[in-house]
Amino acid sequence: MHNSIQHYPRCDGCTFSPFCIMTHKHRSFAHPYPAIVKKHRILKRHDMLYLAKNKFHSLFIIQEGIIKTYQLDPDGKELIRGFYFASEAIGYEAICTGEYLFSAVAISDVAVCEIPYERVLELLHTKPALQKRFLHLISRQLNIGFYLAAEHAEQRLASFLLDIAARLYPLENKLEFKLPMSRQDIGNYLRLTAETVSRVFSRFQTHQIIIVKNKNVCFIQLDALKQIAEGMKYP
Amino acid sequence: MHNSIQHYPRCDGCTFSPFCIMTHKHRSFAHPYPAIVKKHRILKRHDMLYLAKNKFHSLFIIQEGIIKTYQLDPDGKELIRGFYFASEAIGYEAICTGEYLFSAVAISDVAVCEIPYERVLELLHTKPALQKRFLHLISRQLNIGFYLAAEHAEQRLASFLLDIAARLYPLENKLEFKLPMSRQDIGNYLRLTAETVSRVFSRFQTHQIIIVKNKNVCFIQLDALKQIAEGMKYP
DNA sequence: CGCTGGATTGAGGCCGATCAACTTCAGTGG
DNA sequence: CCACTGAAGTTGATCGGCCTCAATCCAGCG
Repeated sequence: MHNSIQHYPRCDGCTFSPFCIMTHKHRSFAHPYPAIVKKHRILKRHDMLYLAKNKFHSLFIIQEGIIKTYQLDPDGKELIRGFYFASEAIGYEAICTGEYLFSAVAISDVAVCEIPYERVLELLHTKPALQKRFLHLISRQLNIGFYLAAEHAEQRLASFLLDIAARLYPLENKLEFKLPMSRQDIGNYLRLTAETVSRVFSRFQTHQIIIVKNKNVCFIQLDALKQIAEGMKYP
Repeated sequence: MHNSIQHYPRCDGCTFSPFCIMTHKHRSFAHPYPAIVKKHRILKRHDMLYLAKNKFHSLFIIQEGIIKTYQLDPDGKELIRGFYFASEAIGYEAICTGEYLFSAVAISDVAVCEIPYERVLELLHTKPALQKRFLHLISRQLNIGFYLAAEHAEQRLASFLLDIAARLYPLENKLEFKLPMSRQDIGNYLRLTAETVSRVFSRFQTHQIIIVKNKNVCFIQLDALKQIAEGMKYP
């Protein structure tokens, strides 16, 4: 199965790697810190990571795959609060209320690390460097999705595509990638209907700014896309 | 001047009060912690607290008055990112990037405490309880303004009014209060025009849900307002 | 092959933006 | 006290972008 999870993924970039039980396993010498990562979990597409109103106990780091968080509005419509990619962390919003505010579900096969919040707290005040990185991680969440406020559908979708591409491949600057979510999910995130998302895709393609074929996207005029995201009108 | 700042405001609720130089001054005995609050600043209406792209060095706690943060879109239109009231903290979003992302300006006379971030970090890992409260404060920021995503102007404005009322008077449940910002500011925050804000106010008043007289607002049917905020249609 | 859910495309309607006229308010100076 | 002035707020008419509803197309799959 081309989508299957690697059970020993690279964890080099992870803030918590030095404290991870998986890292410990692969070391021959005794490790100075106790492990704080409780366990690794494997989710299949559509499996829930947690439910809104569940008691908050852990943060999660995504090793591989994609998670979406959402809530249901009174009409039963799904409001997507965020997409989370490999290497990103999820669950911060629950720190202040003590319960998860949204539901989190896998939209591909996923591997996550669970990190009990109490143990994070214990650890933080003994390791200043870790504390600093942790605060960076939370602060970053404050800036994700700022473009949802943009006025026009074109702006929001252009920003979304640039955002997704950058987060799917944090190191490379890829111009071609596969959208991991449906038009409906994109619409629910950007507060647009699936029809509008589809129409804007078509319009971008007509103007030769991108090529869209099913879930495959290719940036043709990257600069034009960036200008649209910034609020410029069409040439 | 009825709007003038008290120079020795109550600081009881402040997370950093035990470490505050003002608190120190008013104690006759030696204090066990070094002061981390650099200085108190007084701003007049329209004074800037900081500018977007300024180097990040401090967080600010608002003692009195109201701050708005905003950025300018390419057309020069002001996008308001948030309003901040007494007892709230501001500047977190800059932790991850190292520079302030927005500009912050006083929309009334304001008194703030400046807290150098480096000293916060030093302090946090020696005081676990403070660390916990600090993380709560940041996490809370993740949830502020979620209602901006609401579909209809009525929903957004109803939610906004409830939000404002609760934050202006954190302890009491006041049904009557004075809006501290203009219709234009409300619109720039909710992504509506000032005209639409005005029209929705009128509509609410016609339906006897609130009474609006200039900047004075009085909730008549609080439940109806809450239902509108939740996305219910008019009766 | 047909089935099924997602994606696309079209026609029509509604909400909020725009533009403009008018009113009200706050501040100033005579 | 009033007159003046500029900013803020209200109200109306029109326009345009996105939603709704519906039909069709397409990919993946047994």
